[in-house]
Amino acid sequence: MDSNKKFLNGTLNTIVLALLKDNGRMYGYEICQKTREATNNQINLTEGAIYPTLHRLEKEGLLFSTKEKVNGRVRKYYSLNQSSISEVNSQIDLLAKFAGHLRTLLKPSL
Amino acid sequence: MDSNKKFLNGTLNTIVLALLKDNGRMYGYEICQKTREATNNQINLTEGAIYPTLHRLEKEGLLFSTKEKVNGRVRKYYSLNQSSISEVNSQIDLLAKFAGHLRTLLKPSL
DNA sequence: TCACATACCTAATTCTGTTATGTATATTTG
DNA sequence: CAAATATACATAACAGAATTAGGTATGTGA
Repeated sequence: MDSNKKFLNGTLNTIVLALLKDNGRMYGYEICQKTREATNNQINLTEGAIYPTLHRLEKEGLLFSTKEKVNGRVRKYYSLNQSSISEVNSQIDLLAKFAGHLRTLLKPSL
Repeated sequence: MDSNKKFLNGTLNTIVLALLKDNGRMYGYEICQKTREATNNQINLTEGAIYPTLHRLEKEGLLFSTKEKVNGRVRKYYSLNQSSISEVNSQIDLLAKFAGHLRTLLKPSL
């Protein structure tokens, strides 16, 4: 129920990049919600983690943001910079490989 | 080559527990070597990470250690405490599930 | 009106891995 | 044989990232 927590460390960056690659355009709050839904609340992204991460990635030049008013509230949408697609892909591959190794180490019987 | 690094964070505890569950009895240096071999150097456990982790897990009561002299050098072997098997299993399951979710998030196409 | 959902943000703290050392013995190699 | 390398333990300073806990503001439903 309270689930992973500590596991998230280090992987959050790449999770965010992967989601944006896949969905084109998302805002912070949405990323938290979608991730919870997609993982049955087992990966519980918190806002305290997501916003600093988005800011960091934007600062690093991997993302750009645009503000938009929707239903009276401001949303800040993030997208991948075209120029960083290959960088993003390699990060995703790296983490995917890591996840594979993890599985091997945890369940060597499989 | 230099690989993951940051990904390791948070997962090291559980990796160690899983290896010990599987191999019964290992010493720190061995855990580093075996993990590198098993993952083609892609998960590069360092001694600066492994020893504090082993000490921590022993302190928490999940492990116990015995020293043994082999070929003139002292080795410190670690094993799981019987009493903590169920705890260890649930941690491993949790991380395995996390790895699964990670895969889903990263490669939604699969 | 009050609670809750939406939507953003940041600061203090904690945790844990990296990097860099240090000690010591055994083995390999030039 | 001396020097380098591998084995095997350990700790300390530092850095980075998530947790926890707070804050602001608007819209909606009871």
